[in-house]
Amino acid sequence: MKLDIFCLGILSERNYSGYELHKLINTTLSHLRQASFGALYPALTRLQVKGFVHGATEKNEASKDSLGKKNYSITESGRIHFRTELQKLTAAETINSDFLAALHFSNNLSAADVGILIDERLADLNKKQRKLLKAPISEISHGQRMALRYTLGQVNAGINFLKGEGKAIQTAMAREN
Amino acid sequence: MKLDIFCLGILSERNYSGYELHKLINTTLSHLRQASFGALYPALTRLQVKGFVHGATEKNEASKDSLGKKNYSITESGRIHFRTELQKLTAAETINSDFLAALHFSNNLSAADVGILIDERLADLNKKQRKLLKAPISEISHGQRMALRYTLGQVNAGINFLKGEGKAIQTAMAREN
DNA sequence: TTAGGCATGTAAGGCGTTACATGATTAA
DNA sequence: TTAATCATGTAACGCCTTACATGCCTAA
Repeated sequence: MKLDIFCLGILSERNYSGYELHKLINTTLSHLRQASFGALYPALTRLQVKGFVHGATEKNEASKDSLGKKNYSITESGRIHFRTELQKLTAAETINSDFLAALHFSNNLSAADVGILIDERLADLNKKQRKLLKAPISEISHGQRMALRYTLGQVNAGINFLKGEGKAIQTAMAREN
Repeated sequence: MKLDIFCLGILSERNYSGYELHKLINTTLSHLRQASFGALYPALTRLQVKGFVHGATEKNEASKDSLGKKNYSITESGRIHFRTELQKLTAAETINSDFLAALHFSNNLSAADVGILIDERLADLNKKQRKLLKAPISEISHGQRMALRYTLGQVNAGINFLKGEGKAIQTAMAREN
């Protein structure tokens, strides 16, 4: 999902500043996508220019030089646009996994390097698992819970594989080296 | 993994033309990444300019106008470059799932639309599952098998979720609509 | 007083997609 | 002969990252 549309979706629930959006996306919603400031701020500006959001600058008399916090709120045309774009989405996915590609070509890597890679992945998956388990399941919508639990299933499967069958393959790999 | 490096990895095993690479990547290796012609051909040209591959044009006297098939082979400096780049890869992953984003915001969607989305995803996962199960497990390297089986684990987890817990959430969603 | 979090933005460049453009070969 | 597959490439554009640039506020 394009960042513009993603922001619109978040703003359809409540108002945020750019900075707050960045934090929300890269923590609570990091199982859906990430966003850098360099992508986020221009996206919000574009949305405002198109009339999909309204950006209210908190005018501080003290600091007129400073840029000042902007509170973004979605407009009616923004809501309509979001729903239209949402309906265009398909179930298709694009894959680009460094981890899997590195494994695929791991005959060019030492057993130690492969071990580090897998350990890093496991650490990352465990961290994600903890984050997902901490989420307030009862306070979110069915759809949000579904996305979250789907992701948790993926994370669990990854951990189980790397600790089970994956570990066995890794051992076989190291033996033949 | 950048397409340039990915191609180098494939070419480290045997020679391919651009067209053959495209086919290989988008079928056999589609669990790792995809590649369009518009990305692939310029990538191969760059690799050749940098001296990482050698592109041998099959010179047909009959058709000198035609572009002609090019057989790419990796050079020694290409192999070295590939190994160097491979070691730089980390276990980190970037997520951008239309499917999960659509679910997350699905309170803006009709129950029917959500149903279609999930059915499409299930169909896609089943297709992937069949493809992965058909792969010649005994003829590939440990690393390749590991990437393949990891992916299969993810696919299986997706199918199980959507048929089990996911189905239940979906039902609850439709009921409250 | 200084480190870290809050807050916004720009510029250059990377990496990719889609659409376009061309032509050869092969099997129904 | 016509459709599909083989075969290579370019051009415009989209979306993002990294790095840079600035400045405020607050707690140790």
